[in-house]
Amino acid sequence: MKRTTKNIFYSESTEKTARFAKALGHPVRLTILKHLSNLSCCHTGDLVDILPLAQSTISQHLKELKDAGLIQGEVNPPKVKYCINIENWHKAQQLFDTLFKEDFSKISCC
Amino acid sequence: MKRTTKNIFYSESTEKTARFAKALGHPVRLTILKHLSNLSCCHTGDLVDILPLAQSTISQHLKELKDAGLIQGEVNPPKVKYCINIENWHKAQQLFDTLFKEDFSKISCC
DNA sequence: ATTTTATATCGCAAATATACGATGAATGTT
DNA sequence: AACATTCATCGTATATTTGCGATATAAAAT
Repeated sequence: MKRTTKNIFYSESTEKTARFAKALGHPVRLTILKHLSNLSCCHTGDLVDILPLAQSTISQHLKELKDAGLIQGEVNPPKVKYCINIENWHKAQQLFDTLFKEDFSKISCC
Repeated sequence: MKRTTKNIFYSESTEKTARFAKALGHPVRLTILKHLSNLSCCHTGDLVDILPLAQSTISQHLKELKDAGLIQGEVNPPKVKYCINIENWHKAQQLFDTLFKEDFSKISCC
């Protein structure tokens, strides 16, 4: 990325929606979230058993989900229990809801 | 990316959701979609006027939205009129709906 | 005190994404 | 025919993402 010419500013909701969408934009991370929904919670190790990826890779995906605010981890060394961050999950849900509620019914030109 | 060890396969819905989410995961593309929702349709030039980005950059973002299936373009040289691809838009809406409908109410561990 | 367990982080390589200017293509205008 | 308009695509530079193995960390088990 360059963005040398100008810094673009977007609305708060646009920024947030993009942030969430980006985090959701990888099948591994969706699989992790789906797994979390089945088990309520899980440890990194559970995911390592399921996904054919290195532990470090999965840890990285978890970090991204965490940074995006979609999950949270309860450290309990040497284990970490992950689960959905409900508050932000609902926020994301709401943002996508709004996005998809755009009224495209009037379109007839294409 | 390498993925040399194994090729991972995900469910159809996971793949599709990730595809849509990825396309939505950039503020410029969300802005384009928002603009399309306001005007029903628009030309590349309209977006160039609004966004402080080079025409080629915007064209590239439009291509990604088109490749993801979220928009469609009606070529009418030298102009191209873009609008939402309603069918896929609804499909995306449904996929995100399903994703966010995951029941996390039972969570109490974190 | 050493080893084991579970996880995060670092450093690297390859792939992909983002952005730009230049150029090409298609049509309309002069 | 030459030019203008509108847009896509190419080539390139840089940034970010994805993935891995190796290593670090922190507590429990031996």
